[in-house]
Amino acid sequence: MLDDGTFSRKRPVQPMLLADLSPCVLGCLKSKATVRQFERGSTICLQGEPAEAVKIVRKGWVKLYRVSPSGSEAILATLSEGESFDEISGLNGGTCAASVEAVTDCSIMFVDLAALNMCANAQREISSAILSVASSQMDNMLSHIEQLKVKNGVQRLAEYLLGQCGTTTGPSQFDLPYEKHVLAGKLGMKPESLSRAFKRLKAAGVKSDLKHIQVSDVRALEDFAEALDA
Amino acid sequence: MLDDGTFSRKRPVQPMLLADLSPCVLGCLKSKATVRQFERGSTICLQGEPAEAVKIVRKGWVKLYRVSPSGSEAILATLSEGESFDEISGLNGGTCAASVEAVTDCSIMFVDLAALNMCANAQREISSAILSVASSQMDNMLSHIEQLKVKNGVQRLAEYLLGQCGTTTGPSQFDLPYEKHVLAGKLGMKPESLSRAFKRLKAAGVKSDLKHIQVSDVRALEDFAEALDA
DNA sequence: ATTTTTTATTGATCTGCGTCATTCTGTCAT
DNA sequence: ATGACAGAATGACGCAGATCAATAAAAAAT
Repeated sequence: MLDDGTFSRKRPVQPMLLADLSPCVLGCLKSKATVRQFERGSTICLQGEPAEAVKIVRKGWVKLYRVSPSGSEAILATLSEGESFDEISGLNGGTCAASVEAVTDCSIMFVDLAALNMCANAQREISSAILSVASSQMDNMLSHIEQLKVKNGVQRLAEYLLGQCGTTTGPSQFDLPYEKHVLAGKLGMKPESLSRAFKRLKAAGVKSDLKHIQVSDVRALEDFAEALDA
Repeated sequence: MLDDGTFSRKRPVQPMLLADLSPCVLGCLKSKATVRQFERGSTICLQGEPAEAVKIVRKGWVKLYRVSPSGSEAILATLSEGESFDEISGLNGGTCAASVEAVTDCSIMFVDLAALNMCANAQREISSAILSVASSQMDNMLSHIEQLKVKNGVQRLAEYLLGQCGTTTGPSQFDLPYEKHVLAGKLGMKPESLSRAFKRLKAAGVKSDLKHIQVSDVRALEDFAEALDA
Protein backbone atom coordinates (compact mmCIF):
# COMPACT_ATOMS: atom_id res chain seq x y z
CA MET A 1 0.00 0.00 0.00
CA LEU A 2 1.34 3.35 -0.96
CA ASP A 3 1.55 6.01 1.65
CA ASP A 4 -1.06 8.53 0.62
CA GLY A 5 0.20 10.97 3.19
CA THR A 6 -2.78 10.59 5.47
CA PHE A 7 -0.79 9.08 8.27
CA SER A 8 2.62 10.49 7.51
CA ARG A 9 4.42 11.83 10.50
CA LYS A 10 7.15 14.31 9.85
CA ARG A 11 6.82 14.55 6.13
CA PRO A 12 3.79 16.72 5.47
CA VAL A 13 2.21 16.25 2.08
CA GLN A 14 3.93 18.75 -0.09
CA PRO A 15 2.11 20.73 -2.68
CA MET A 16 2.88 19.32 -6.09
CA LEU A 17 2.94 21.34 -9.22
CA LEU A 18 0.32 19.51 -11.22
CA ALA A 19 -1.94 18.89 -8.25
CA ASP A 20 -2.19 22.64 -7.70
CA LEU A 21 -3.49 23.46 -11.16
CA SER A 22 -7.04 23.76 -12.42
CA PRO A 23 -8.18 21.01 -14.80
CA CYS A 24 -8.27 23.55 -17.59
CA VAL A 25 -4.66 24.71 -17.29
CA LEU A 26 -3.58 21.19 -16.49
CA GLY A 27 -5.06 19.90 -19.73
CA CYS A 28 -3.36 22.64 -21.69
CA LEU A 29 0.01 21.82 -20.13
CA LYS A 30 -0.35 18.13 -20.70
CA SER A 31 -1.21 18.60 -24.35
CA LYS A 32 2.08 20.42 -24.91
CA ALA A 33 4.24 18.30 -22.64
CA THR A 34 6.57 15.57 -23.77
CA VAL A 35 7.33 12.52 -21.70
CA ARG A 36 10.69 10.78 -21.88
CA GLN A 37 11.95 7.54 -20.42
CA PHE A 38 15.31 7.28 -18.68
CA GLU A 39 17.18 4.19 -17.61
CA ARG A 40 18.74 3.96 -14.21
CA GLY A 41 22.03 5.81 -14.25
CA SER A 42 21.27 8.11 -17.15
CA THR A 43 21.63 11.84 -16.84
CA ILE A 44 18.53 13.97 -17.14
CA CYS A 45 20.19 17.34 -17.01
CA LEU A 46 23.43 18.99 -15.94
CA GLN A 47 23.96 21.87 -13.57
CA GLY A 48 24.45 25.12 -15.43
CA GLU A 49 22.83 24.25 -18.72
CA PRO A 50 19.72 26.19 -19.78
CA ALA A 51 16.73 24.75 -17.98
CA GLU A 52 14.32 25.20 -20.91
CA ALA A 53 11.55 23.21 -19.27
CA VAL A 54 10.01 22.29 -15.98
CA LYS A 55 10.55 18.60 -15.33
CA ILE A 56 8.05 16.50 -13.44
CA VAL A 57 8.73 12.96 -12.29
CA ARG A 58 5.93 10.67 -13.42
CA LYS A 59 7.43 7.39 -12.31
CA GLY A 60 10.63 6.24 -10.62
CA TRP A 61 13.23 8.18 -8.66
CA VAL A 62 15.81 10.80 -9.54
CA LYS A 63 18.59 12.38 -7.54
CA LEU A 64 19.58 16.05 -7.62
CA TYR A 65 23.29 16.45 -7.06
CA ARG A 66 26.29 18.67 -7.50
CA VAL A 67 29.86 17.65 -8.11
CA SER A 68 32.69 19.61 -6.52
CA PRO A 69 35.85 20.49 -8.44
CA SER A 70 37.59 17.68 -6.57
CA GLY A 71 35.12 15.21 -7.96
CA SER A 72 33.10 14.34 -4.89
CA GLU A 73 29.36 14.31 -5.25
CA ALA A 74 26.78 15.81 -2.92
CA ILE A 75 23.22 14.55 -3.25
CA LEU A 76 20.90 17.49 -2.65
CA ALA A 77 17.58 15.70 -2.86
CA THR A 78 15.79 12.67 -4.24
CA LEU A 79 12.45 13.08 -5.96
CA SER A 80 9.72 10.72 -7.00
CA GLU A 81 6.28 10.65 -8.55
CA GLY A 82 4.63 14.04 -8.72
CA GLU A 83 7.67 16.02 -7.65
CA SER A 84 9.25 18.52 -9.98
CA PHE A 85 12.48 20.42 -10.53
CA ASP A 86 13.73 23.44 -12.46
CA GLU A 87 10.36 25.05 -11.87
CA ILE A 88 11.53 28.61 -11.55
CA SER A 89 14.33 28.36 -14.08
CA GLY A 90 11.91 26.73 -16.46
CA LEU A 91 9.51 29.62 -16.01
CA ASN A 92 11.90 32.51 -16.49
CA GLY A 93 14.74 31.15 -18.56
CA GLY A 94 17.36 30.35 -15.96
CA THR A 95 19.84 27.51 -15.78
CA CYS A 96 19.63 24.17 -13.99
CA ALA A 97 20.54 24.62 -10.34
CA ALA A 98 21.76 21.05 -10.04
CA SER A 99 22.47 18.00 -12.12
CA VAL A 100 19.80 15.31 -12.15
CA GLU A 101 20.24 11.58 -12.69
CA ALA A 102 17.81 8.68 -12.73
CA VAL A 103 18.44 6.37 -9.77
CA THR A 104 15.78 3.97 -10.99
CA ASP A 105 14.32 3.58 -14.46
CA CYS A 106 11.95 6.46 -14.70
CA SER A 107 9.63 8.55 -16.72
CA ILE A 108 9.90 12.33 -16.78
CA MET A 109 7.51 14.89 -18.18
CA PHE A 110 9.00 18.02 -19.75
CA VAL A 111 6.92 21.17 -19.97
CA ASP A 112 8.42 24.10 -21.82
CA LEU A 113 6.66 26.93 -20.03
CA ALA A 114 8.45 29.66 -21.95
CA ALA A 115 7.28 28.34 -25.32
CA LEU A 116 3.75 27.90 -24.09
CA ASN A 117 1.54 30.73 -25.20
CA MET A 118 -0.59 31.12 -22.18
CA CYS A 119 -3.46 33.36 -21.37
CA ALA A 120 -2.87 35.69 -18.43
CA ASN A 121 -4.97 33.48 -16.20
CA ALA A 122 -2.92 30.40 -16.87
CA GLN A 123 0.25 32.41 -16.39
CA ARG A 124 -0.98 33.62 -13.03
CA GLU A 125 -2.15 30.22 -11.96
CA ILE A 126 1.11 28.55 -12.88
CA SER A 127 3.32 31.07 -11.21
CA SER A 128 1.19 30.83 -8.12
CA ALA A 129 1.51 27.04 -8.13
CA ILE A 130 5.25 27.36 -8.57
CA LEU A 131 5.45 29.78 -5.67
CA SER A 132 3.69 27.30 -3.47
CA VAL A 133 5.92 24.44 -4.55
CA ALA A 134 9.00 26.59 -4.11
CA SER A 135 7.93 27.51 -0.62
CA SER A 136 7.65 23.87 0.35
CA GLN A 137 11.00 23.08 -1.24
CA MET A 138 12.64 25.89 0.72
CA ASP A 139 11.28 24.40 3.86
CA ASN A 140 12.68 20.99 2.90
CA MET A 141 16.07 22.47 2.20
CA LEU A 142 16.12 24.38 5.45
CA SER A 143 15.32 21.16 7.29
CA HIS A 144 18.04 19.42 5.36
CA ILE A 145 20.60 22.04 6.41
CA GLU A 146 19.36 21.89 9.98
CA GLN A 147 19.73 18.12 10.06
CA LEU A 148 23.23 18.17 8.66
CA LYS A 149 24.28 20.71 11.24
CA VAL A 150 22.77 19.32 14.40
CA LYS A 151 22.08 15.61 13.91
CA ASN A 152 24.49 12.72 13.57
CA GLY A 153 24.32 9.98 11.00
CA VAL A 154 22.31 7.52 13.06
CA GLN A 155 19.73 10.19 13.83
CA ARG A 156 19.44 11.22 10.21
CA LEU A 157 18.88 7.62 9.19
CA ALA A 158 16.30 7.14 11.92
CA GLU A 159 14.41 10.23 10.79
CA TYR A 160 14.50 9.08 7.20
CA LEU A 161 13.10 5.70 8.17
CA LEU A 162 10.43 7.31 10.31
CA GLY A 163 9.44 9.42 7.34
CA GLN A 164 8.98 6.25 5.29
CA CYS A 165 6.81 4.52 7.88
CA GLY A 166 3.14 4.93 7.19
CA THR A 167 2.19 5.09 10.84
CA THR A 168 3.13 6.97 13.98
CA THR A 169 2.98 3.92 16.19
CA GLY A 170 3.22 0.14 16.09
CA PRO A 171 5.19 -1.89 13.53
CA SER A 172 5.89 -0.91 9.97
CA GLN A 173 7.71 -2.28 6.96
CA PHE A 174 8.60 -1.03 3.52
CA ASP A 175 11.22 -1.21 0.78
CA LEU A 176 13.93 1.33 0.17
CA PRO A 177 13.23 2.91 -3.20
CA TYR A 178 16.87 2.85 -4.34
CA GLU A 179 20.29 1.47 -3.48
CA LYS A 180 21.79 2.03 -0.10
CA HIS A 181 24.72 3.97 -1.47
CA VAL A 182 22.24 6.50 -2.86
CA LEU A 183 20.56 6.72 0.51
CA ALA A 184 23.96 7.20 2.09
CA GLY A 185 24.63 10.15 -0.20
CA LYS A 186 21.23 11.64 0.51
CA LEU A 187 21.91 11.40 4.23
CA GLY A 188 25.36 12.90 3.84
CA MET A 189 27.51 9.91 4.67
CA LYS A 190 29.52 7.12 3.09
CA PRO A 191 27.99 3.69 2.40
CA GLU A 192 30.17 2.12 5.10
CA SER A 193 28.87 4.58 7.65
CA LEU A 194 25.29 3.94 6.59
CA SER A 195 25.85 0.24 7.06
CA ARG A 196 27.10 0.88 10.58
CA ALA A 197 24.22 3.22 11.28
CA PHE A 198 21.78 0.46 10.35
CA LYS A 199 23.64 -1.81 12.71
CA ARG A 200 23.21 0.62 15.56
CA LEU A 201 19.50 0.90 14.84
CA LYS A 202 19.03 -2.84 15.33
CA ALA A 203 18.90 -2.05 19.03
CA ALA A 204 15.90 0.16 18.26
CA GLY A 205 14.03 -2.61 16.45
CA VAL A 206 15.12 -1.94 12.87
CA LYS A 207 15.83 -4.93 10.65
CA SER A 208 17.22 -4.37 7.19
CA ASP A 209 17.38 -7.26 4.76
CA LEU A 210 18.79 -5.79 1.57
CA LYS A 211 16.26 -3.17 0.54
CA HIS A 212 13.54 -4.48 2.80
CA ILE A 213 13.15 -2.66 6.11
CA GLN A 214 11.15 -3.71 9.15
CA VAL A 215 10.55 -1.42 12.08
CA SER A 216 9.17 -3.31 15.04
CA ASP A 217 7.82 -0.22 16.80
CA VAL A 218 7.75 3.20 15.23
CA ARG A 219 7.32 5.00 18.52
CA ALA A 220 10.28 3.18 20.01
CA LEU A 221 12.46 4.19 17.08
CA GLU A 222 11.36 7.76 17.52
CA ASP A 223 12.30 7.70 21.17
CA PHE A 224 15.61 6.07 20.38
CA ALA A 225 16.47 8.82 17.89
CA GLU A 226 15.60 11.59 20.31
CA ALA A 227 17.67 10.00 23.02
CA LEU A 228 20.74 10.29 20.79
CA ASP A 229 20.59 14.06 21.04
CA ALA A 230 23.50 15.95 22.49
CA MET B 1 34.53 50.74 0.95
CA LEU B 2 31.58 48.50 0.43
CA ASP B 3 31.84 45.69 -2.03
CA ASP B 4 29.50 46.68 -4.84
CA GLY B 5 29.73 43.23 -6.28
CA THR B 6 31.67 44.29 -9.34
CA PHE B 7 34.67 42.20 -8.48
CA SER B 8 33.07 39.55 -6.34
CA ARG B 9 34.28 36.03 -7.06
CA LYS B 10 32.01 33.27 -5.97
CA ARG B 11 29.16 35.28 -4.63
CA PRO B 12 27.27 36.57 -7.63
CA VAL B 13 25.19 39.63 -6.97
CA GLN B 14 21.87 38.24 -5.98
CA PRO B 15 18.63 39.78 -7.08
CA MET B 16 17.15 41.72 -4.23
CA LEU B 17 13.49 42.22 -3.74
CA LEU B 18 13.35 45.99 -3.81
CA ALA B 19 15.96 46.34 -6.52
CA ASP B 20 13.79 44.28 -8.84
CA LEU B 21 10.74 46.50 -8.60
CA SER B 22 9.69 49.41 -10.77
CA PRO B 23 9.88 52.86 -9.12
CA CYS B 24 6.12 53.02 -9.16
CA VAL B 25 5.47 49.80 -7.25
CA LEU B 26 8.47 50.49 -5.07
CA GLY B 27 7.04 53.82 -4.00
CA CYS B 28 3.70 52.25 -3.23
CA LEU B 29 5.31 49.56 -1.08
CA LYS B 30 7.48 52.01 0.77
CA SER B 31 4.54 54.24 1.60
CA LYS B 32 2.82 51.35 3.36
CA ALA B 33 5.87 49.81 4.94
CA THR B 34 6.91 50.19 8.55
CA VAL B 35 10.51 50.20 9.67
CA ARG B 36 11.50 48.90 13.08
CA GLN B 37 14.80 48.96 14.94
CA PHE B 38 16.20 45.93 16.72
CA GLU B 39 19.07 45.71 19.14
CA ARG B 40 21.65 43.01 18.81
CA GLY B 41 20.29 39.81 20.32
CA SER B 42 16.63 40.63 19.95
CA THR B 43 14.25 38.30 18.20
CA ILE B 44 12.60 39.48 15.01
CA CYS B 45 10.34 36.52 14.47
CA LEU B 46 9.91 32.91 15.49
CA GLN B 47 9.61 29.81 13.35
CA GLY B 48 6.01 28.76 12.92
CA GLU B 49 4.27 32.01 13.71
CA PRO B 50 2.21 33.65 10.95
CA ALA B 51 4.58 35.52 8.66
CA GLU B 52 2.19 38.43 8.02
CA ALA B 53 4.79 40.53 6.25
CA VAL B 54 7.83 40.35 4.07
CA LYS B 55 10.83 41.57 6.00
CA ILE B 56 13.70 43.39 4.36
CA VAL B 57 16.97 44.17 6.11
CA ARG B 58 17.78 47.85 5.74
CA LYS B 59 20.83 47.94 7.97
CA GLY B 60 22.77 45.49 10.08
CA TRP B 61 22.82 41.71 10.10
CA VAL B 62 20.33 39.05 11.09
CA LYS B 63 20.62 35.30 11.40
CA LEU B 64 18.01 32.77 10.32
CA TYR B 65 18.08 29.74 12.57
CA ARG B 66 16.16 26.77 13.84
CA VAL B 67 16.35 25.14 17.23
CA SER B 68 16.09 21.38 17.53
CA PRO B 69 14.03 19.69 20.27
CA SER B 70 17.30 18.98 22.06
CA GLY B 71 18.04 22.69 22.19
CA SER B 72 20.91 22.99 19.75
CA GLU B 73 20.73 25.76 17.23
CA ALA B 74 21.42 25.56 13.50
CA ILE B 75 22.13 28.81 11.70
CA LEU B 76 20.56 28.56 8.25
CA ALA B 77 21.72 31.87 6.82
CA THR B 78 22.86 35.37 7.69
CA LEU B 79 21.38 38.31 5.82
CA SER B 80 22.32 41.95 5.49
CA GLU B 81 21.31 45.13 3.74
CA GLY B 82 18.86 44.57 0.91
CA GLU B 83 18.22 40.92 1.64
CA SER B 84 14.77 39.75 2.61
CA PHE B 85 13.02 36.83 4.29
CA ASP B 86 9.51 35.41 4.57
CA GLU B 87 8.86 36.58 1.03
CA ILE B 88 6.63 33.75 -0.07
CA SER B 89 4.91 33.26 3.27
CA GLY B 90 4.38 37.00 3.43
CA LEU B 91 2.72 36.91 0.03
CA ASN B 92 0.35 34.02 0.55
CA GLY B 93 -0.26 33.85 4.24
CA GLY B 94 2.11 31.14 5.37
CA THR B 95 4.18 30.84 8.51
CA CYS B 96 7.78 31.81 9.22
CA ALA B 97 10.09 29.08 7.97
CA ALA B 98 12.75 29.94 10.51
CA SER B 99 13.37 32.11 13.52
CA VAL B 100 15.25 35.34 12.95
CA GLU B 101 17.44 37.24 15.38
CA ALA B 102 19.46 40.44 15.09
CA VAL B 103 23.19 39.68 15.34
CA THR B 104 24.02 43.38 15.15
CA ASP B 105 21.82 46.34 15.88
CA CYS B 106 19.67 46.59 12.83
CA SER B 107 16.80 48.12 11.01
CA ILE B 108 14.13 46.01 9.35
CA MET B 109 11.39 47.04 6.98
CA PHE B 110 8.07 45.20 7.22
CA VAL B 111 5.78 45.09 4.22
CA ASP B 112 2.39 43.50 4.70
CA LEU B 113 1.76 42.30 1.16
CA ALA B 114 -1.53 40.66 1.99
CA ALA B 115 -3.03 43.87 3.36
CA LEU B 116 -1.77 45.88 0.45
CA ASN B 117 -4.50 46.51 -2.08
CA MET B 118 -2.55 46.22 -5.23
CA CYS B 119 -3.46 46.60 -8.84
CA ALA B 120 -2.98 43.48 -10.94
CA ASN B 121 0.21 44.90 -12.40
CA ALA B 122 1.81 45.45 -9.02
CA GLN B 123 0.74 41.98 -7.97
CA ARG B 124 2.35 40.45 -11.01
CA GLU B 125 5.49 42.50 -10.65
CA ILE B 126 5.92 41.60 -7.02
CA SER B 127 5.35 37.91 -7.45
CA SER B 128 7.80 37.92 -10.32
CA ALA B 129 10.40 39.67 -8.16
CA ILE B 130 9.78 37.19 -5.41
CA LEU B 131 10.23 34.29 -7.80
CA SER B 132 13.55 35.67 -8.87
CA VAL B 133 14.69 36.20 -5.28
CA ALA B 134 13.49 32.73 -4.33
CA SER B 135 15.42 31.21 -7.19
CA SER B 136 18.62 32.80 -5.98
CA GLN B 137 17.92 31.73 -2.41
CA MET B 138 17.39 28.15 -3.53
CA ASP B 139 20.74 28.27 -5.20
CA ASN B 140 22.34 29.56 -2.01
CA MET B 141 20.73 26.82 0.02
CA LEU B 142 21.80 24.13 -2.41
CA SER B 143 25.36 25.42 -2.19
CA HIS B 144 25.09 25.43 1.56
CA ILE B 145 23.99 21.79 1.59
CA GLU B 146 26.70 20.87 -0.87
CA GLN B 147 29.36 22.52 1.29
CA LEU B 148 28.20 20.80 4.44
CA LYS B 149 28.29 17.44 2.72
CA VAL B 150 31.57 17.54 0.87
CA LYS B 151 33.79 20.21 2.46
CA ASN B 152 35.47 20.24 5.82
CA GLY B 153 35.53 23.12 8.26
CA VAL B 154 38.76 24.68 7.05
CA GLN B 155 37.53 24.63 3.47
CA ARG B 156 34.21 26.17 4.41
CA LEU B 157 35.97 28.96 6.27
CA ALA B 158 38.33 29.53 3.34
CA GLU B 159 35.39 29.78 0.94
CA TYR B 160 33.60 32.17 3.23
CA LEU B 161 36.68 34.38 3.44
CA LEU B 162 37.16 34.24 -0.32
CA GLY B 163 33.56 35.36 -0.73
CA GLN B 164 34.29 38.38 1.46
CA CYS B 165 37.39 39.41 -0.46
CA GLY B 166 36.67 42.04 -3.07
CA THR B 167 39.22 40.71 -5.53
CA THR B 168 40.16 37.45 -7.21
CA THR B 169 43.87 38.02 -6.84
CA GLY B 170 46.42 39.86 -4.73
CA PRO B 171 45.94 40.91 -1.10
CA SER B 172 42.68 41.78 0.58
CA GLN B 173 41.43 42.81 3.98
CA PHE B 174 38.07 43.33 5.61
CA ASP B 175 36.18 43.07 8.88
CA LEU B 176 33.94 40.23 9.90
CA PRO B 177 30.41 41.63 10.17
CA TYR B 178 29.58 39.81 13.41
CA GLU B 179 31.12 37.76 16.20
CA LYS B 180 33.15 34.70 15.46
CA HIS B 181 30.75 32.41 17.30
CA VAL B 182 28.03 33.49 14.87
CA LEU B 183 30.32 32.79 11.95
CA ALA B 184 31.09 29.42 13.48
CA GLY B 185 27.37 28.62 13.57
CA LYS B 186 26.89 29.76 10.00
CA LEU B 187 29.73 27.51 8.88
CA GLY B 188 28.33 24.59 10.84
CA MET B 189 30.97 24.29 13.52
CA LYS B 190 31.76 25.20 17.12
CA PRO B 191 33.67 28.37 18.03
CA GLU B 192 36.67 26.31 19.15
CA SER B 193 36.81 24.57 15.80
CA LEU B 194 36.55 27.89 13.98
CA SER B 195 39.45 29.16 16.02
CA ARG B 196 41.50 26.17 14.98
CA ALA B 197 40.43 26.53 11.38
CA PHE B 198 41.74 30.11 11.40
CA LYS B 199 44.97 28.78 12.78
CA ARG B 200 45.34 26.32 9.96
CA LEU B 201 44.68 29.07 7.42
CA LYS B 202 47.64 31.08 8.71
CA ALA B 203 49.76 28.83 6.53
CA ALA B 204 47.73 30.12 3.57
CA GLY B 205 48.39 33.76 4.41
CA VAL B 206 45.32 34.53 6.51
CA LYS B 207 45.81 36.77 9.55
CA SER B 208 42.91 37.33 11.89
CA ASP B 209 43.14 39.98 14.57
CA LEU B 210 39.80 39.90 16.33
CA LYS B 211 37.29 40.81 13.66
CA HIS B 212 39.88 42.15 11.28
CA ILE B 213 41.00 39.75 8.57
CA GLN B 214 43.94 40.07 6.21
CA VAL B 215 44.48 37.77 3.28
CA SER B 216 47.97 38.14 1.83
CA ASP B 217 47.10 36.54 -1.49
CA VAL B 218 43.57 35.63 -2.51
CA ARG B 219 44.72 33.28 -5.25
CA ALA B 220 47.01 31.45 -2.86
CA LEU B 221 44.16 30.96 -0.40
CA GLU B 222 41.99 29.62 -3.17
CA ASP B 223 44.67 27.10 -4.14
CA PHE B 224 45.19 26.15 -0.53
CA ALA B 225 41.48 25.42 -0.10
CA GLU B 226 41.29 23.31 -3.24
CA ALA B 227 44.34 21.33 -2.18
CA LEU B 228 42.49 20.27 0.98
CA ASP B 229 40.04 18.28 -1.11
CA ALA B 230 39.74 14.57 -0.64
C1' DA C 1 25.35 -23.39 -14.05
C1' DT C 2 29.23 -20.47 -13.98
C1' DT C 3 31.45 -16.34 -14.40
C1' DT C 4 31.42 -11.40 -14.00
C1' DT C 5 29.82 -7.23 -12.10
C1' DT C 6 27.50 -4.60 -8.76
C1' DT C 7 26.17 -3.79 -4.08
C1' DA C 8 26.68 -4.34 0.74
C1' DT C 9 29.10 -5.59 4.96
C1' DT C 10 32.96 -5.81 8.13
C1' DG C 11 37.43 -4.82 10.35
C1' DA C 12 41.47 -1.82 11.24
C1' DT C 13 43.09 2.55 11.37
C1' DC C 14 43.24 7.59 11.08
C1' DT C 15 41.40 12.28 11.30
C1' DG C 16 38.23 15.94 12.12
C1' DC C 17 35.63 17.93 15.16
C1' DG C 18 32.96 18.21 19.55
C1' DT C 19 33.41 18.58 24.53
C1' DC C 20 35.24 20.23 28.73
C1' DA C 21 38.27 23.02 31.29
C1' DT C 22 41.43 26.77 31.48
C1' DT C 23 43.53 30.97 30.21
C1' DC C 24 43.86 35.27 27.76
C1' DT C 25 42.22 39.57 25.80
C1' DG C 26 39.49 43.37 24.96
C1' DT C 27 35.27 46.07 26.48
C1' DC C 28 32.62 48.25 29.57
C1' DA C 29 31.12 49.98 34.08
C1' DT C 30 32.28 51.67 38.37
C1' DA D 1 42.95 52.06 37.72
C1' DT D 2 40.05 48.15 39.01
C1' DG D 3 36.91 44.65 38.56
C1' DA D 4 33.40 42.19 35.93
C1' DC D 5 32.27 40.10 31.88
C1' DA D 6 31.83 38.47 27.04
C1' DG D 7 34.46 36.81 23.24
C1' DA D 8 38.17 34.21 21.80
C1' DA D 9 42.21 30.99 21.98
C1' DT D 10 44.42 26.79 23.62
C1' DG D 11 45.20 22.14 25.49
C1' DA D 12 43.58 17.37 26.62
C1' DC D 13 40.60 13.92 25.43
C1' DG D 14 36.95 11.09 23.19
C1' DC D 15 33.82 9.78 19.61
C1' DA D 16 31.79 9.88 14.93
C1' DG D 17 32.67 9.13 10.64
C1' DA D 18 36.16 8.74 6.58
C1' DT D 19 39.44 5.82 4.48
C1' DC D 20 41.53 1.61 2.96
C1' DA D 21 41.38 -3.16 2.27
C1' DA D 22 39.16 -7.46 2.32
C1' DT D 23 35.15 -10.31 2.04
C1' DA D 24 30.42 -11.63 1.19
C1' DA D 25 26.34 -11.68 -1.10
C1' DA D 26 23.12 -10.47 -5.07
C1' DA D 27 22.22 -9.54 -9.60
C1' DA D 28 23.39 -9.77 -14.27
C1' DA D 29 25.58 -11.75 -18.08
C1' DT D 30 27.42 -15.53 -20.42
